[in-house]
Amino acid sequence: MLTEKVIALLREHGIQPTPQRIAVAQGVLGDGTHPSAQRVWERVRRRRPAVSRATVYNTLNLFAAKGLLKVQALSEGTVAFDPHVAPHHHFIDRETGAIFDVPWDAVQVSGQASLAAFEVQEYQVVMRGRKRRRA
Amino acid sequence: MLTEKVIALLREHGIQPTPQRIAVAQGVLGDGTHPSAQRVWERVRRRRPAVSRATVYNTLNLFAAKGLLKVQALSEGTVAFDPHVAPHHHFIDRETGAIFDVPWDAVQVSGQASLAAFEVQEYQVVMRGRKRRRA
DNA sequence: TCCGCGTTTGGACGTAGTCTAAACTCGTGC
DNA sequence: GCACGAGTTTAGACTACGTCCAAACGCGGA
Ligand SMILES: [Mn+2]
Ligand SMILES: [Mn+2]
Ligand SMILES: [Zn+2]
Ligand SMILES: [Zn+2]
Repeated sequence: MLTEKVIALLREHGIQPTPQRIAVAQGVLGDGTHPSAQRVWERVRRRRPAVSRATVYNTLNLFAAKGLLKVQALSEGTVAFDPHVAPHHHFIDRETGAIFDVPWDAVQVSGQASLAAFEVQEYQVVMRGRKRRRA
Repeated sequence: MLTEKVIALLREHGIQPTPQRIAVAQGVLGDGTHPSAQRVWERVRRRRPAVSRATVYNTLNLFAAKGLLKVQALSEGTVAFDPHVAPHHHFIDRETGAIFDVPWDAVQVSGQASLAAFEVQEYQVVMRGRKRRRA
């Protein structure tokens, strides 16, 4: 993503643009693979080797708090950062652990609104299985 | 759960019953709160203070491998052990982090079978929101 | 009773993530 | 332009969760 665009996007979300934050944004916002903080750090360091681990964690959490990212707790041991913040579902490949987006309209859910004990504010279907190799 | 019953259950699942494993079983199998390993350890220690942390982890993982428990990755930072191994859905209270079971039939899902790219072997609906205080 | 193998144990280790305090930087006001 | 202060970044310490290891243990079968 173009640096000027990133700066505008950060400002729109009330985030002061710094070189580090711009680098993190460019490293994570286009990434549909639901990367971990570690993975984002590795990518950011390629361009700006001085960026610290703490800054990457701080920045990812800030982005999540400001609505630029959504934190997904789908696998054990690590947190996935998801630049796709609109509601959608997820499919997880059992063999590889890879997380894939499933469009909101691809799956229909009903009944969640009529649960007596719970006020459901958000929901998603989490699927696990095997990704088909493309033909 | 009665000790004799627990021993029989472990044998049925191909697990050699030991005092430690019996204690872990009694600590986790009746617990519907999706406890962490740490929490199970604390409960087990009350009755048998000599049981080590390693044994609790080993045993919980063994139980999961043998189908007595299911591992649920629903919250950040920790793994939930679920003695309810039949398919069901989950509701997570945003404030407290508490995880509640939602019966399989309370929610309906459709469309997951017709995803071209994925062979869905298992799925559940994960809901987040606020638990209603009972009237 | 003795033996051997499966189990248990404490502690070391690995890893994900947070915290801290000092240094730095950037925007603002003079 | 310059000084200032709030906000940001940094390295490294620290915490928490989980696994690994090698030695000790103990149960079940000969
Ligand atoms: Mn946004
Ligand atoms: Mn079973
Ligand atoms: Zn996603
Ligand atoms: Zn459950």
